[in-house]
Amino acid sequence: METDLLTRLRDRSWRLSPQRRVVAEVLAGEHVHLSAEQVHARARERLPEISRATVYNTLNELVALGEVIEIAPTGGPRRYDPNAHAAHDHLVCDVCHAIRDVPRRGVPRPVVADEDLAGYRVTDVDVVFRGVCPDCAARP
Amino acid sequence: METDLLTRLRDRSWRLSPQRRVVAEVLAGEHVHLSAEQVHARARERLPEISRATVYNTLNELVALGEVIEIAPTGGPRRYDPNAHAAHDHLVCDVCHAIRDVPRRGVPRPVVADEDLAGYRVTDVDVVFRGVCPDCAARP
DNA sequence: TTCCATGCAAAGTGTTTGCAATAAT
DNA sequence: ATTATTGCAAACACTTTGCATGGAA
Repeated sequence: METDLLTRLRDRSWRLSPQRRVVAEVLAGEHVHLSAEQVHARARERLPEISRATVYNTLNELVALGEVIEIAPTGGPRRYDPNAHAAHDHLVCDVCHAIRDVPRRGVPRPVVADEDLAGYRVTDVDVVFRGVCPDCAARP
Repeated sequence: METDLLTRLRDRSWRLSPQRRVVAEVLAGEHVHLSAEQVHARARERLPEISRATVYNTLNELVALGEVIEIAPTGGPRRYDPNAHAAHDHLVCDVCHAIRDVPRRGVPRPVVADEDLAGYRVTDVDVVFRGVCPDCAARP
């Protein structure tokens, strides 16, 4: 079992204010890919006085810590994914922009041929499967 | 040889105003991944009165036509890639955000296992290799 | 005429920042 | 006492939109 976001943060002795804890709690779970605004809205339900700036600051810190992944969709705001420690890809609905995590099974990662590297050193590969989710397929 | 952007557009009988032609010309080439602002700046060198709005409108039309690909980096403005007809991946520098095209050689595309599809119908796969470009590796 | 593309400026999103007040060490 | 975090509002970066003008079909 994976340790969850909040546990990981405590283990890193990250100073845990009420605001930060609430942001971390809002992000916990599977297939969670909220925008900053959505995080703010949900955090407010638990802690009405939390500010937008603090949400943005906190999200940026979590990303810097490597505990949350930032996703930049083609349109719309950035999304935040707490599933930072299990390598996975994303399934994105082109219609409603829903996002699902896809585990990386044994499938080999794509690789760049040496002749195409142009001197780059590659540290990571992002894979996004784009398509249509079942809900959007159902109502055309 | 690939037909270039401008030729493809003429073939589609896209109404070609001076503004649109200049935008298309600015985008022509290999490894071109300009932001809207950069397109505007370069278009202005040839056609000083072209407006930002027209550049944005034109870019959006080209994307809608499928003649240009839109790239959303994690930070910074969207980038526009005229290489829409040869399937390719991207090599992105995490430091300076330079982008290079990587041809898809015989390597198989990643696939989603049926059990992970969750009802999605997948139409496309985007692969981004993230890392550090030679220039940024040289000056740390 | 009728329609569409353009320029301009304003408005709209989404995100960051400066700063004083507050809380933690 | 010192340092870090917060809230607020303003600034900022990027993109879209409304509308009057002008050119093309």
